[in-house]
Amino acid sequence: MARGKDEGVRKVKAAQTRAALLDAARTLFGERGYLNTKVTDITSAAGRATGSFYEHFADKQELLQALLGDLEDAADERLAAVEHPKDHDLTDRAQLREHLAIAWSVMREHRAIQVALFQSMVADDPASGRAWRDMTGQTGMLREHLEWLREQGRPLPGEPELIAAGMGAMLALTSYALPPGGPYSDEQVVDAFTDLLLKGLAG
Amino acid sequence: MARGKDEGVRKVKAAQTRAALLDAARTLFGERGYLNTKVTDITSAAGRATGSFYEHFADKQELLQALLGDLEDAADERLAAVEHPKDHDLTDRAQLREHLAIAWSVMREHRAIQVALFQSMVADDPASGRAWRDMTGQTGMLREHLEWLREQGRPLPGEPELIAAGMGAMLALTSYALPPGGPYSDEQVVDAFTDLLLKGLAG
DNA sequence: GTCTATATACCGATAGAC
DNA sequence: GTCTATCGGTATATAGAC
Repeated sequence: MARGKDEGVRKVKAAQTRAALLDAARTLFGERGYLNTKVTDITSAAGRATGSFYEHFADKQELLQALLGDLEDAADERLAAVEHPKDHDLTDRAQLREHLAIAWSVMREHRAIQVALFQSMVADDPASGRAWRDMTGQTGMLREHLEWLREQGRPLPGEPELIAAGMGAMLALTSYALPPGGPYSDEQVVDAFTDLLLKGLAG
Repeated sequence: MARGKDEGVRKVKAAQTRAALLDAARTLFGERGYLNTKVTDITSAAGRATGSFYEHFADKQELLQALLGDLEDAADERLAAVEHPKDHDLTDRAQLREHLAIAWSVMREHRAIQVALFQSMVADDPASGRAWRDMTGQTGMLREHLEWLREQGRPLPGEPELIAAGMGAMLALTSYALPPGGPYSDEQVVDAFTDLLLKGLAG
């Protein structure tokens, strides 16, 4: 069955190329960002030819979608490792801190992807509404927890969707802007935002 | 003095062209964003030739700097209209709300410029550190108020610079993402963020 | 599937006439 | 100062050989 074997070999090689492209893209996105990374940068870093890229991805955006899958998998894995019922009480310091810590560490450990997604989102036509859609989508779980709190009769500062988006904005933009190895440790950031969001400035 | 008169006329025409370019750019930045607006888009919208652009600005970035001046003037004007000593007490609801309301309304009234600045910041090389520099710079006043609070022995959630940047991130990214005429009114946003930042989720 | 080579398109920026 | 015309550089995507 030489034919079957050849097909298998070809498949493996293709998978290797695809993986090499994803890996190179991830490194470059982290170094110079998504917008400043050209398709030819990715292929040459991966040791492949330009034309090969389009055998695996329609364009740079589609490659980013594949990387996004990795990010979501990582987040799901982290969330699965802890209890996360809908009735999490975000007014409990430990529970709020855990949420923020998970979100923050996922963003930091996959900073290249987060940077790329952020740049891709902001580069889009602002009138398209994509930014708001992305933000509310990514903070959906937070919103559910807040809605649960509201159903318990607890007073909230505002609409759950808006509060969740605001919290997400704080984390995401701070993570984007704060240089790795910068002046603040991960613990400092998570603790500061936990206390700010838990009790506010007057707490 | 025909010569002097000619020079005066030329000066006026030049100022008109410059103003037309700035005006067209502002409109286009609001409609399709900074990154998707080309220099030729600006000149044709202003009814001028491509070459004229470079008589007034070295490039698109320099034009944006000129627009930034307008934004800062607007912010200074708004701040001058109210009392704003360094010892503002941000743990007082009315004072915190006023700060947030001014920041929010300036961003919304000059949304085109804010969008452009945001896109310009995010499009830069993430490793350049510009994003963090911009954010700490734009929240410098907030940081000073927080430092004053700390000197009074009031407990803060974390380092003033970090807290100020986090608050600024929440406002800036929410303003960027939230579509004009969207689901939330300006009052709703300001009230929600005021209460969230003042007393937090547990307040 | 991967490669080399290239078509295509676009944009920033400038030269030179008026 | 403003215009028309254009050069030069660059990025995307494809064609065709292997």
